[in-house]
Amino acid sequence: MTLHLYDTASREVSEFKSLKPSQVSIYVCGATVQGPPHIGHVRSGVNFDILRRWLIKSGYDVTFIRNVTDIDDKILHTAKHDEMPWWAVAMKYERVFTAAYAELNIMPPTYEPRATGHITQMIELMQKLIDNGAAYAPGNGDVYLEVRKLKRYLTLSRQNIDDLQAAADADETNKKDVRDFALWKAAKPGDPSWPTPWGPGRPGWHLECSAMAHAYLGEKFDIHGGGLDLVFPHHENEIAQSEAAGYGFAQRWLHNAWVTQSGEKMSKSLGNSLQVNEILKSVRGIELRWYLGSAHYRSMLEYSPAALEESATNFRRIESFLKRATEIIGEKPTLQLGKEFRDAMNDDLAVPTALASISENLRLGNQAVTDNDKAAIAKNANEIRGALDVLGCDPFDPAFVQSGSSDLTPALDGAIKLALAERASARERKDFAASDAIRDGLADLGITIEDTAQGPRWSIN
RNA sequence: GGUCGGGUGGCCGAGAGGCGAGGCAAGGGACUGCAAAUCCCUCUACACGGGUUCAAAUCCCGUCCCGACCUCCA
Repeated sequence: MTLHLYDTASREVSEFKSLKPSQVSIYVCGATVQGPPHIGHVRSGVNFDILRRWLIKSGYDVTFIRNVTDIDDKILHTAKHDEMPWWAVAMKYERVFTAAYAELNIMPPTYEPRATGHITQMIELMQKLIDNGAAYAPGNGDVYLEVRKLKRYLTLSRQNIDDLQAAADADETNKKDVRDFALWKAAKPGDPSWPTPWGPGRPGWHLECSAMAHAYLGEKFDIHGGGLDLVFPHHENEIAQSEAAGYGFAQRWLHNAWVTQSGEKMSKSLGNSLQVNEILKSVRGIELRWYLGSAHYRSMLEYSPAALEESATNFRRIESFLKRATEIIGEKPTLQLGKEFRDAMNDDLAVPTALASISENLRLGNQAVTDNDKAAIAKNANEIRGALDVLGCDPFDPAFVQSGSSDLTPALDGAIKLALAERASARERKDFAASDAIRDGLADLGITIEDTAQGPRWSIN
């Protein structure tokens, strides 16, 4: 089976064919850096990171662009409130986002352009749109796209333009039509601005993505991604601008669904308990990633602490098997993939189905450990590690290796082995009170002992 | 008002005309001195009412409920 992906525009899953052989270009709308990320933001990051890793694994050379929107109303509002320069606010939260992405092992984009670094490209695009009659500058410093002149509009969301509700704050005096949207916004006193032929101002939201996608990926590219809420207006308007400029733009649209809480979309009003930093106090980054990646990217993921904990438990079982297999085989598993896993991933990234294949590998692998069948242990461990690698959850990935512990491990191992030797001799003379005291003592220190066919092994909780 | 998703076992979550996804929890069993870990077994669900069909969780009609978007949200 070849890779098939959903396309929001056609509402169908279809075979993926890249524009250029063995190369894929992807543009994903990144964050507006106005505050720290919650787990919904990073779910989008994880979903598209899995897509990227799967494309790479499938042999593609992937160019992955994710922008940073570093100028917008909310950033300006926060700047005013916190008495900081707007650019300091943007940089502060951009760094928090970058750190969160890193904690979750989300690969850095090939290029990560900032909106304010591409004003030149935006002005060029606006000039083009004005020259060909698609956009107009009413003279007050604003620039609008004239949506009634478009050959086609609202093809992603399949809405009728006359059914749209006009914005509550629509400034009808400058727009030819209330549905026209701003490419550029005239400067307001005290706000940052950049000079243009139509007056000083700042970018409208939609313009930046069209300009940056064009700058880094050219007139047409393979995949455009983002959150479901961006379909309208953001992506519709990107399409409108880009097609009006004569660009082919995105060949396929992918949108990830929400993390919800109590059935509702996560938002700032629900508080900050779901910020990535808060969640990472209770689980590791690799476990949060496993949880966020485990649901299908187009399905809502209903968050609850219990669901997160359950998912983490499941991951630890898998991780524990891999470590044990490594001890028995004497080397780390290699990266292999089973057919069922491949087929699931090729079917529009059916991660939940792919996870079922990992569970089967785990069961067979554990059986093999009982039977001491090293070939079967290796096969299943290899396939599990290969699958985890695609999902960005390989426990052997240096991104997840915790610093500080490695230096002490040999010394600790030696000390625990001494205690285990005492326990073994106590057990031999049937002095179970003594042997259990050793085990309980270690348990109090957070060290769990398991008796296996290959002898006792220890792990830190 | 318009557009679009959903409702699946105790819980989480796939599937989309026939063949019990998977996980977590729970109960039973095997192994163990006892545990832990592991394996085996059990728990046969698809909002409601009609319809189509040899066959419906899946398709159609209707109803109820939940949610998203409708001009700067991942």
